[in-house]
Amino acid sequence: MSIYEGMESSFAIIAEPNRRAILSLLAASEQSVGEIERQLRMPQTSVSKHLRVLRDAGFVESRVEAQRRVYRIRPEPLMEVDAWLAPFRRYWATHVDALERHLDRMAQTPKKGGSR
Amino acid sequence: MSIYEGMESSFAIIAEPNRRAILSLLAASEQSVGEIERQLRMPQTSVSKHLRVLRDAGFVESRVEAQRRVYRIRPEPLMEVDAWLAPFRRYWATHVDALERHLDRMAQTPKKGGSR
DNA sequence: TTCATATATACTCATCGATTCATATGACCG
DNA sequence: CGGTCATATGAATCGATGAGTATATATGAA
Repeated sequence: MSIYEGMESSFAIIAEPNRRAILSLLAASEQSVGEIERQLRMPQTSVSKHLRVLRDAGFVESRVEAQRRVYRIRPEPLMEVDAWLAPFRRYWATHVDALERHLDRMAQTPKKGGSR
Repeated sequence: MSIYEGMESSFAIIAEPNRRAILSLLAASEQSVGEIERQLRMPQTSVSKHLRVLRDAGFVESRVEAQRRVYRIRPEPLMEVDAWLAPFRRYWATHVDALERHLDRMAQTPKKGGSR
């Protein structure tokens, strides 16, 4: 195990649903820990821990305001994800509405499918 | 424990580096299992299992060609990821070159950083 | 100073998923 | 048919991590 351990990829960070929820909240506007806690109905300790991960990975930064810490988005890691997607975009450049159909299907399909 | 368990999100699927590597390979052109195995220098059993996960999640589909199975990209799940990114794009619509600087820095930074 | 609020961290536990090893299936080839 | 190539699957292992509980730190208020 290298000393550089814990260098999580941006993809691993956003694999966690609660972290994506936090990021989506912050996408709208900056929020304090307590505000996130209430809006997502998530234990404070959990919010703090996820924010810590997000901060270490550069997804957010915080500002101290009295006892509150206000968190806001930092764009770079998500830009990295966006950049990774580039080579695949040609696949849906053509049929634009395939996503809607996909999301509808995903809404409730059991699992374990065959290839085709 | 819901019966629907194991329904991995697209984000969890691409959190795995080897799976991203496989997808990137397939983005260029369809490939057989053996071709992936050789190009990525990855054990066959590992390739097969990742492909299984990718297939179940709808990222790829396979075609049988004699003893080979040729895999190719299916775009829908990645479109979903792309769609999730939409609300964040306004953050980098402005400063376009921030990503390059970020990637350069990421190239070798230890870890555990403070907020700012 | 004492109390309340806001946030962070340490520790433990349980779960989950990637890898490895062994084996199974199926197609082609002599 | 027997053998070998290509791929898939099952079981055991092992490390990572998310959640919960308890507690620590810091700010503000009375």
